[in-house]
This record gives sequence, structure tokens and C-alpha cells, in this order.
Amino acid sequence: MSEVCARSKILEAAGEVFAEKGFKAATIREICTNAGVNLASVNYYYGDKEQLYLEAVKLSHPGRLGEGETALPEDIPVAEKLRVFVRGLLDRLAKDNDSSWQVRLFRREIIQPTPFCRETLEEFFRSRFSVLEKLVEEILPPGSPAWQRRQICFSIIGQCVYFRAAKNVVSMVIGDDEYDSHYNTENLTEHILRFSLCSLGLQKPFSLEDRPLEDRFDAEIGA
Amino acid sequence: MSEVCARSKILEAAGEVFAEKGFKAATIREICTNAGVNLASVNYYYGDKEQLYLEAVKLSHPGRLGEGETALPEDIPVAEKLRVFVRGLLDRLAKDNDSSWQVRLFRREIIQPTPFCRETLEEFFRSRFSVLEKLVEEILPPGSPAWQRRQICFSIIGQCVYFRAAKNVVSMVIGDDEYDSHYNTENLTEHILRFSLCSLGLQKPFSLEDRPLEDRFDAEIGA
DNA sequence: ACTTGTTTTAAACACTTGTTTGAATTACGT
DNA sequence: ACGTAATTCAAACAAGTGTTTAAAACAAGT
Repeated sequence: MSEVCARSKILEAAGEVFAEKGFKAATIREICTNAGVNLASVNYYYGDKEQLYLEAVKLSHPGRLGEGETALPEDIPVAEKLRVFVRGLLDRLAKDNDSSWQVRLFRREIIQPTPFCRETLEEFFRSRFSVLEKLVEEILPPGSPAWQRRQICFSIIGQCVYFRAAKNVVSMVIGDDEYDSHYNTENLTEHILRFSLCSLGLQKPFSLEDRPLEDRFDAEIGA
Repeated sequence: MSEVCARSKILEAAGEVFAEKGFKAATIREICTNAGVNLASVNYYYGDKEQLYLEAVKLSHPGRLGEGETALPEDIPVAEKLRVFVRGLLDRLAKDNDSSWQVRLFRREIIQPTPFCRETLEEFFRSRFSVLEKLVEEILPPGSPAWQRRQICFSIIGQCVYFRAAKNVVSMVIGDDEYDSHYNTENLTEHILRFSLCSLGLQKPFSLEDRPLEDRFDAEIGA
């Protein structure tokens, strides 16, 4: 198609294949075929497969992209900020994502980090996590311990990741119909947000009245 | 050590190696070496690698083991039942588990199912899920839609799976010290249980008083 | 002791993988 | 046009994989 040099053609094809199959299952032969270059070109331009993968992941880093999603709107209620965060994360993790390989490859690294680019990912995780942590800190009472705050953050993140990563398991249990109708990004955002806001006391719990009180609030847990 | 036939020696060694490295990365050569049998024995006794894996997974199925953890105690409050469920799941998913390869191999299949034994797993998932679903049904108001109930179930399961499966990410963000002190099975059980019970209205939310009310309950979400 | 069927063995096969090689081709400055 | 460097290419290499083979060793029945 485009008249670009072989080096970038390789990287483009490699990103696509790596995003599709992962590091191990992707083969240099397929990458070179798709790129329309000779088999030896990968080693000529990038040294070996591992360095090629690292270059691809570096290019997939959202910091390098102009997505600028790390900044949350300022002048909205904290619950709304949380919704933006949850939807953003779900979007990024969306399985049926026909977006660029950068997004898909980076999602791969989020869900199953390879040992090659640990530091590249670590920086991303920390920065994203701190956004959520500040958000939860706004909600929790001032005296709350930091470890508890972080556990809550991971509970929120965990739901997002699980719903996306375990699509197979979910649809295996509930069937494809219900999955299609209740597990798109919109549905999941609302559910996870509500589930989490209830815990945080910003929304009424799923079950409030119309239940007998004898077995309510009587689990001797925590405080 | 023990004087058993080659067939079972292979299965034993295979279970160990499969649990450690997964299907793809495990090699027949390593299995046979560990079992102390000839390389060709796997194909002689089991046909091929795939069938051997399937036999190992079948043997790892908790239904086949005498663990009998599917039955929850009857005469305890529903919140306690949920705790038993959560702890049981966390136990089964525990990363640093020096237990038998059966448990570790089955955990592997739970987190990353291989296409080989889909039906074997499907039965397990459904049965376990229905236990949790009945439990949640007890808590929710009678009119609640089924899809919502199931979403809640997956939110609970998702937390358990994520905290266990994403240990690398978690400790990468918060450091090993905090992980060791606040993310063992006991801590996680209490946290996930509380986070979930809050949502379900069986426990007071993390934040109730001592916060300004202006940004509380004002997210126009759900009902 | 001989036969028959089962198990074990070493070797090879067929295939895929990442990587290297050395010659052929191209690009480009002089 | 020439010469040098960069690039491309087909081919092979080396290591690893699951699998097959055919002969050897063994066990058991008669």
C-alpha cells in the first residue's frame, strides 16, 4: 500500500500479529509475510524477536499516543469522575475491539504482562492507579487507612478486568444471548459503577427495604 | 518411589508439569524424564499430548476429588455463607499454593481455559455459579431481574479471580510489603466480603457519615 | 521350552521455530 | 560510470517440538 521503508512495515505488521496472538505464538515468518519483506529482515533491522516486540509495545504505550485520557474532568461530582474512569478502562479492555493494534497489544500486556517490558508497564500502571486512588480518597472518610483505599481500588479495577478478560467464562455460564444484551460497555459501566458506589456509600444498595432485618448487619465483620 | 505402573507414573508427572507450565510450554520429554519412563510411553498409553492433558484435567476436577466444598452450611446467616464461598474460591485460586498439582492445574484452567476440555469445565462453572446465584438471590429483593443478579455474582467472582490472578500487577503497584501484609487469603476474604455486602445492603458502606452530602446520592444512575 | 501378547527402548522422522550466512541486488555519492 | 555501502534475498542452520517405528526385553500361559 503505502511507500514506507521496510523497517516500519515490519513494525506495523509485527504489532498486528503480536496483538492478535501474543509474543510466543506469533512467528517471525508470519510477520514478514504480512509485511511483504524477507524473512531475515526482522533480525537485520531489530536484532531479534524480543527487541521487535519491545519496540511494538513501546509504540503501543498510551502515553505515546495522543489519547490523553489520563486527565479526568474537574468540575463534575466524584461519582461522575468514577464513571468516566470505569468506562475508560472498560473501553481500553474491550475484547471485540476493532481499533488499532496499539490498543489491543497494550491490553494484552495489561492482562498478561510479559517480562520484557516490565518497567514500561510499571510506569503506566502506577500513573493510572494513582488517578483512581485520589478519586477514592475523595470519597472515603479522612481517617481511612491507605491499604484499605487501595484494596477498594483493586476491587473496582478487578471487576473491569474480569468482565473483559473472562468473556469466555461469562458467556459459557450465562449464554451468548444474555451476554450480548447485558454486557456491552454501557451496561458494564453502569453495573460496576453502581456496585462500587453502593459499597462506597454514594448510592443506595441493591437491597434495602422489603427484606427481613434479622439477618441484616449481623455479620460480625470488620468494625 | 512407589511401585506403580508406568501409566499412572506418567499421569502424575504430567499433572505436575502441566500445572507448572501449562499445556503449550510443557514438553513430553520433561514429563517422561520426571516420570522415569521412556519418551514414547506417553503416546503408547495416551495416544497424544492432548489426551494426556485431558486426563490430567479430568483428574484435577474438584468433583472427582473428595473435597466436597460445593455444599455450603445450611443453618448460618446468608452473609456467612457468602464468606464461606469467597474464602473457598480464594483458597482454590491461591497463587502461592504448595498444594497438589490437581488444585494448581484446575486453577490454570479456571483462569485460562484451554479449548480441549471445555465441557469438563463448563459443568464445573455452572454448578459453582448456581451456588453463588442462589445465595445472592436470597439477599436481593424478590423482583430483581435475573441478569442483574448474575452481574452481581460476576462482580464477586471477578474480585476473587483478579486479586489472585493479577498478583504481579498488584504487587507492582503497591509494593511487596503491603502485599504480604494485606493480601493473604484472610485479608482478601474480609475485604471482598465487605465490599460486596455493602453493595448488597447487608453491611454499612465504607463511607457513611462525616462526608458532605451535596455530592452524595446525586449521581443519576440506575433507579 | 516355546509361544504369544504386552511393555520398554533407542533411534529416527517430520515439522516448526528463531537465527545466520553469503551472495545478489539496489541505492547513492563521486 | 564506478565503487562502496546498505539492503534484500534464498537457503541453510541449529535447536526444539510431538510423533512414529521397529527391534528388544519382558511376562505369562500352556
